[in-house]
Amino acid sequence: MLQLDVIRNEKDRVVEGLKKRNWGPEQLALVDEVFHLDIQRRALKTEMDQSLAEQNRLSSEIGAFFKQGKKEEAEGLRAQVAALKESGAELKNRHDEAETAIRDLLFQIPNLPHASVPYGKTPEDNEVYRAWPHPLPELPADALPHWELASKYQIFDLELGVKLTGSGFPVFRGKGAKLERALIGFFLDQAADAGYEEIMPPLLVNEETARATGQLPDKEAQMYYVERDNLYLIPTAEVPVTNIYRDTILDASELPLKLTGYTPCFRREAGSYGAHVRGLNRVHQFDKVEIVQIAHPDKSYEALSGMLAHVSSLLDQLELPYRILRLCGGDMGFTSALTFDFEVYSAAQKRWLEVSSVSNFETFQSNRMKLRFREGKDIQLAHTLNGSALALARIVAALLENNQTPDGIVIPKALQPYTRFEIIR
RNA sequence: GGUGAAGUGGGUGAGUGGCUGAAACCACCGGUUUGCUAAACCGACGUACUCUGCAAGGGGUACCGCGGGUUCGAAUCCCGCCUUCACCGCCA
Repeated sequence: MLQLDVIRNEKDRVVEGLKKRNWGPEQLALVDEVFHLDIQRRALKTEMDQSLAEQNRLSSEIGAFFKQGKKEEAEGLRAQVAALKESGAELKNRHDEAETAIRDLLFQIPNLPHASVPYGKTPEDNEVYRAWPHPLPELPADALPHWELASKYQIFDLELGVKLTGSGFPVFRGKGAKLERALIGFFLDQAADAGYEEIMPPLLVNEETARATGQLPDKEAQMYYVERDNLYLIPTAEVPVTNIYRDTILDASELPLKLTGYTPCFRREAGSYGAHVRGLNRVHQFDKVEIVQIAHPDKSYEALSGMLAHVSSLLDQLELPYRILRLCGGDMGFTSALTFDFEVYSAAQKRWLEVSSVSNFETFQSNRMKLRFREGKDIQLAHTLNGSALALARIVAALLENNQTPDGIVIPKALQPYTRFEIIR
């Protein structure tokens, strides 16, 4: 969530930022509300503390009187303390109410977009940050979309997934399963080579963890929920991995912290069905390797570029055509300050598929999770970043479509050591 | 799932009602000494909120797993919860 003191000291900047997210006057009023509640709360805090200080002072006097055997004097002070206690409790109630109200409001305010974020409302307004510099691949007229290739070569089976679970749960088999595992291995090794520490986190997280990275309260419907144990299935490794450092004060010398993790990701994504979500285009369970960085605020955009370069290199090695988009204010996630999406061209469907989203959250997540670092005498919030490197299902979709030949589906060179086969026939 | 024990600062650990934000030791940091390193000695050494000050700083409040309660006063007493450890049961 936004830092309160930014609203306190730079309200205009906050309002400007939220306008970029297309906030109207009604929503912007929330900011004013926080601003005034904050003033109120601090006044109450001062009053409350003065009352408590007086109570403490009287209490120690009472103790002293008791020791001297002056019972009557002590009794007199006791009445005073009782009165103070009552008025103090009232102050505390009002203070706590204001505090809760501020918190509830802050949960509704998204992150401020970075200066470079373009204005805009829909995905059409996203800026093409880096276009594909070559002509897009063109397949013969009889080329098949990946879901047809899947049944032709027995790569994955969605109907079988329906039998076992429900729609949106693919069953990979044979070389399809191996391809999936090969990609995971390849992505993890690449991340390790780039200096990321590998993490295997839990796939279920508690409420606090889900709140810290911003899935709760605003995106509750996105996650599968295990009611009996009050746990959530992770929608991305970002959630458990970033939370490793919740409530932590790091030393500046430890930054940047680079972490990677492979996990299956679970997303309910209730909503549209149809051609756009056929095959692997959108599923409820998919595999993903995530990269996370915890960076010094002065270095976080440098870290972001590094992550863009890393993801680019993966796609280059897989020989897939891709482009990078800079998301506009209207399309950016609630918690992000700047997001780049990677889209791969899926040649049979003739459309771009999002395979990675790389974001800098600045202090938005770290403020929620109290992730800080110490530099000299100073303690401040760290910046958190993450990105997919990469999301598998759609990579597989593009790989199958783009690499289909009359002889079978050709595996890119970089992947062959992992698949241990060169072609799927 | 059952029974028992325990949860104090970065670590070990003292503290059973006021003099304790918390002894001591270790680690870390600053300094003295030193050819270098080590040792020794001295000093500093939690976090959050808040008030005050241009600042350096100073004041107040809260926090000893979490939440409630008793009391003028709680790390210390009472209740609930969580976690960890041990043993038993079950188990990939």
